[in-house]
Amino acid sequence: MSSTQYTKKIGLVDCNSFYVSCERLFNPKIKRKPVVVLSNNDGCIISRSNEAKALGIKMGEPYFKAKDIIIKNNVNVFSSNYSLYGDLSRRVMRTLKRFNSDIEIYSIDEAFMDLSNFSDKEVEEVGKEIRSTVLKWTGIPTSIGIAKTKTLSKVANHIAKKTKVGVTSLIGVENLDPILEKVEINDVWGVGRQLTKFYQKNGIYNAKQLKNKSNTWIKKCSNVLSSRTAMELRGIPCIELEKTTSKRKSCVVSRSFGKRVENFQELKEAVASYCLNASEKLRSENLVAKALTVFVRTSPFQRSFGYYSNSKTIDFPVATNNSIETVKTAISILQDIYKNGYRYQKAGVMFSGLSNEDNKNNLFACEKDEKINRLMRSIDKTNYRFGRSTLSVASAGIRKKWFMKREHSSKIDTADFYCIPTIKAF
DNA sequence: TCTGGGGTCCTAGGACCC
DNA sequence: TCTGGGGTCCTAGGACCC
Repeated sequence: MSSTQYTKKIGLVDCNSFYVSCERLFNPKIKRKPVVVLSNNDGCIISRSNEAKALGIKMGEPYFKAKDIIIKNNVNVFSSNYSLYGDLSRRVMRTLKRFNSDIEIYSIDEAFMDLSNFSDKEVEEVGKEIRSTVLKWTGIPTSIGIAKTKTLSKVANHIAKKTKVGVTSLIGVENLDPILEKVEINDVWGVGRQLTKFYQKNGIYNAKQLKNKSNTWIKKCSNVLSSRTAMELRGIPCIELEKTTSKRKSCVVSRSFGKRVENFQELKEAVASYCLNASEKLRSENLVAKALTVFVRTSPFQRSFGYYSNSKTIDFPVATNNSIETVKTAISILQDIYKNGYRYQKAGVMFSGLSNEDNKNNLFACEKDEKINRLMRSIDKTNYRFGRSTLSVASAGIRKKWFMKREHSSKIDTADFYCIPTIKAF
């Protein structure tokens, strides 16, 4: 069998410690140093450099709990800067598309690629080329795993992360059992905390054991998703590559507050501005929403002050993305669910039942709607040019005492002229 | 004092109908 | 008066992902 083989191949490209890598790009001093990036509100650690991992700092750990290690070891700390990460992500994805336009952007730092059009023999080399091109063009280091199914490409990627070349192909490997045996069950894609507990109770501790379990048992005792995972471990593709970006089905904006909020007025400001934010998102994607949910809650970690969490959904008479209407509705919901005497920690809004703005079937459309639409568009344009909340509604407040904490921001903005690095001649 | 945000999908259970 | 079965649709909540 020397003929060239073209079996189905899926590549998973994953950026290494993505947020940390983004910060390093603009700050070479922190290369090879321990670095962490914090979540919104400087709450948790959500990205770690290898050096930080080696210190025992855990993913998702609350910042204040890791502070001792961080200070003792001079770990560099950054608040998250999502516009920077989003921008660099787009650059990485654009680069990947040069190799194959059939990619599925799976998250901000990950993409699946259909590599079936490369032969089995050459695919690993292609992976290396992709990796070095992304590194050269964007400065972001990646790991690439290649295999017959998405789930196996995740496994391959896992292995690639630990190698120096950063590329691992499982294509052409006859027996995967020795490899799968070393993959702990909780590291399998699609197996979370609950399933791990369940599998372990049934004597399944690694990917090989899951692979060898009968489908009927898995389907009966768990669900179809789990049986798909097992099939994929056997090399049978069950989870398709989603090449076309499908329209989203919901849109959420929620934040924890920088300080606990107690009075209605401040809560109202927060909800109004989240609602403005989300409405703008809808308009930018030409979507309208059928329903709006507002939720508030106190901290689940500090129940000594009493715990309260509530939400309510209201349907719009006609699907909309008009900020004036959505904010009015949001505030009326908030009035319903707000309870005096609690220290609120978080609030949010969610739009659901989204559909395309153009085919909104509105028998009652009239000139007034047209006017409002035009007004919204010009608000969006102004805010795009001069910064968010240049134009806003009064209920969103001006001072925003509740606004989130960001004490370690690198303040890098790839769209900001003043952030361009200066080169000094000696 | 301090514990993220934004998604998707599945399932169980209730309401309703014939 | 009591007794069925089966179908659809919706919703809330849970599990998972990054």
